[in-house]
Amino acid sequence: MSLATETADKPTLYKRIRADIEKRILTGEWPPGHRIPFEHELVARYGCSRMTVNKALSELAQADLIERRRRAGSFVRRPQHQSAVLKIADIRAEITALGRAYGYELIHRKLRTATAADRDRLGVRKAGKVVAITCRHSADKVPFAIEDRLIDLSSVPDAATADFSREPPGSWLLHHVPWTEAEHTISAIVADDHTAAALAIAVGAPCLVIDRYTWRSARTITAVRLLYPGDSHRLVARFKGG
Amino acid sequence: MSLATETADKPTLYKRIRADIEKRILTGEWPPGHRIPFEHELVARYGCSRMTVNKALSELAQADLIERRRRAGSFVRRPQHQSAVLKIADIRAEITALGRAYGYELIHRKLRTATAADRDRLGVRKAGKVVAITCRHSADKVPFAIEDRLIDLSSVPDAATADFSREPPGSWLLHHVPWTEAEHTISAIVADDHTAAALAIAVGAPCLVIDRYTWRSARTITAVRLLYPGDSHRLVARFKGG
DNA sequence: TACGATTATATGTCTAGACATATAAGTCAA
DNA sequence: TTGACTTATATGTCTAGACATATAATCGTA
Repeated sequence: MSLATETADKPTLYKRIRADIEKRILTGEWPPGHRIPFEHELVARYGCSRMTVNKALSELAQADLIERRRRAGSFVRRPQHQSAVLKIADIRAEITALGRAYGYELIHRKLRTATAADRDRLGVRKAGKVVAITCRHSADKVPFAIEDRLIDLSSVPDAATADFSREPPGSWLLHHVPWTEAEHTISAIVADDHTAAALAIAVGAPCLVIDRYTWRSARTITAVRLLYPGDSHRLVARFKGG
Repeated sequence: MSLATETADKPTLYKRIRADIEKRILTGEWPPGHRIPFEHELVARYGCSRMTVNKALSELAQADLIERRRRAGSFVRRPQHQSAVLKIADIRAEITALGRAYGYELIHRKLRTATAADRDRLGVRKAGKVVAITCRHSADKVPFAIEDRLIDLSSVPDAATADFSREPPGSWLLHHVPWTEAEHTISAIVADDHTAAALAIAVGAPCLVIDRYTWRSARTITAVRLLYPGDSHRLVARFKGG
């Protein structure tokens, strides 16, 4: 006898409740600040138990679409200060996804005690061992990106013996180091002599720069700078309300 | 008599279960691909009902830390192909947050029937009215960014009469148009004569370019290109595992 | 009027069951 | 060996309750 059986219920009930509310928020019918019906009202409307509407509302709260306040009710949240999800694919995956042949070339690899510059770049105080790597990624034999990386061996001792002449350090780290946090800084530069030669572009051509600093629970793992020809590369970020 | 009462239970039970599992994944104790104990095993271990462990596991699945497969079990997921949350602050907020004086200047505003180029840029087929705006944002009187924007009036009719000589179109839209989806493309260029003059930089200097295309439920709202001096501006994206 | 105590209430969490459903694994025949 | 059928099982969803807890609203008092 519940409404659930009356309406088309291909998706599950809690999903339909969530979608219903989401739609009203997205269309602006329920603007930011608007109070969503109480759980017991939704229970009556959908003819289901409270746990079911609770699950729908909890997921909306987790997605930051609504805010739940005890005793007060649930409210539509103001659109989040512009934020976008930037998908930064593994370079190899990115290139093969474009249907192009991936090429990798190790240019330089050195194991050394961290210099002052290295420590600064990694954000560590005490001097330990590091690996410095420079390599080039290419698509169909055309230079695609130059990678300049520093790995902290006190965090990733295995990196000392890893063979980076075949496997890019990014892929290796992805498979050998569990979960991380990272911070990216994106900027633009013009190619100097050295960069231009490495990327096979003209001196003075624009380059997109991504500096990525990676750590796990307050422990530095790696710092990397990626240089892309600015006119050929595109970073795409998508965001969906909230 | 449940274990819940025996151990310190400051947070709630399902949160502790979730945290326990999350910790093992983050430390690498349970590597990607590892099968997490079945729900009924966790029920036995924590001495609670299945709904409680189900809630913990569901949230971990929503956070993409684990993958759940019917009949097979739940498995630790491989670190998500690099993804980062890019916070794109409103330019005014960004500048004032830096403790600098925000300046805004409308350079050009024109209401016109969409040209072929406009339609292409907005991704619409039929020709309607649009507003084209060029403006400049500055920090402490120094040019900070040039904004070149197109607003589709069939989606946002109010924009025809909005006063963009005082308020930047970005802020205006944020407050007048509900929830949106957007796609950003980030690239690098070198400044041509026109850009160099507008940003008060040298011709040939690097610029960071953000193209943002915004819509709501398949309806185009606005397309904007933001040009920043590449050496002074930094886009920061952070990501936390998954 | 302002402040402190009380109460009502919406959400937060949890239980002990139930049936649905996708699918890995085993079974058997061609 | 392969393919079709069956079965066991882990997750997915749902119910009808329960008590906990934060807090908005009310009421009483200084």
